[in-house]
Amino acid sequence: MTSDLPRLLAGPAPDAARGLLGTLVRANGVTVRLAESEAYLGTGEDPASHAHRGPTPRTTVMFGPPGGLYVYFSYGMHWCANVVCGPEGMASAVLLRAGEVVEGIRLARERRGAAVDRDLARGPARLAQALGLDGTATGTSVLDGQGPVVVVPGEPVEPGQVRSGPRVGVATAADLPWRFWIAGDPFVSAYRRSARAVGSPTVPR
DNA sequence: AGTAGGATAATCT
DNA sequence: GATTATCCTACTG
Repeated sequence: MTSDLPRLLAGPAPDAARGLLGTLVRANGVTVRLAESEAYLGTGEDPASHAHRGPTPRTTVMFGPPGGLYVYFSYGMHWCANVVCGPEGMASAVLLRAGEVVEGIRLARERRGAAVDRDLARGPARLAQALGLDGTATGTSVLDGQGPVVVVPGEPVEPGQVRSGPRVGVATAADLPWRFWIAGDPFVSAYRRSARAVGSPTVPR
């Protein structure tokens, strides 16, 4: 169950991604109930993973112990937050994609500027911004209570309510069903697949 | 409601 | 020099 977070994060990324749904991610005065996540595996296992070609200065944290934060800068203006999982030495992580702000909503509104509440953390860069996260959080742990981010169990999600499918926006390995979300949850993001997705028909199905 | 294009910089080839 | 795990705005119907 989600009550044993260290054990969950030490396991395979897809399991961790699913298990993190419904948990509460608290950082810098804002708490988000996670509604959507994606799993990224390691070297040689997942072409869409930053760690696919082995460790680099940016991705060394992905090879570290589970529970570590990997926050990367993307598209020249956005930060996206991942929680490292799997055994130390193997790279894998869970991208925190979307959720509902359940605490500190005023602070989240200030950080996000003009946006309806539904969109405060609906998308990975929005979520990171709502939580006030940037690269300085990289390398801290969500398990030891020392870093800016703490993950605590929330109301459990019915296993039957969890859906999975292709990850959003990835340019390769667009068919692997490593995106997880809570069925019917309005705080799940609704973005399209990468325009550059290869190896798949342009229209799924 | 849905689509399209631009902004903008670290990282890797 | 190409690419990118995105978001926002503006446009069309």
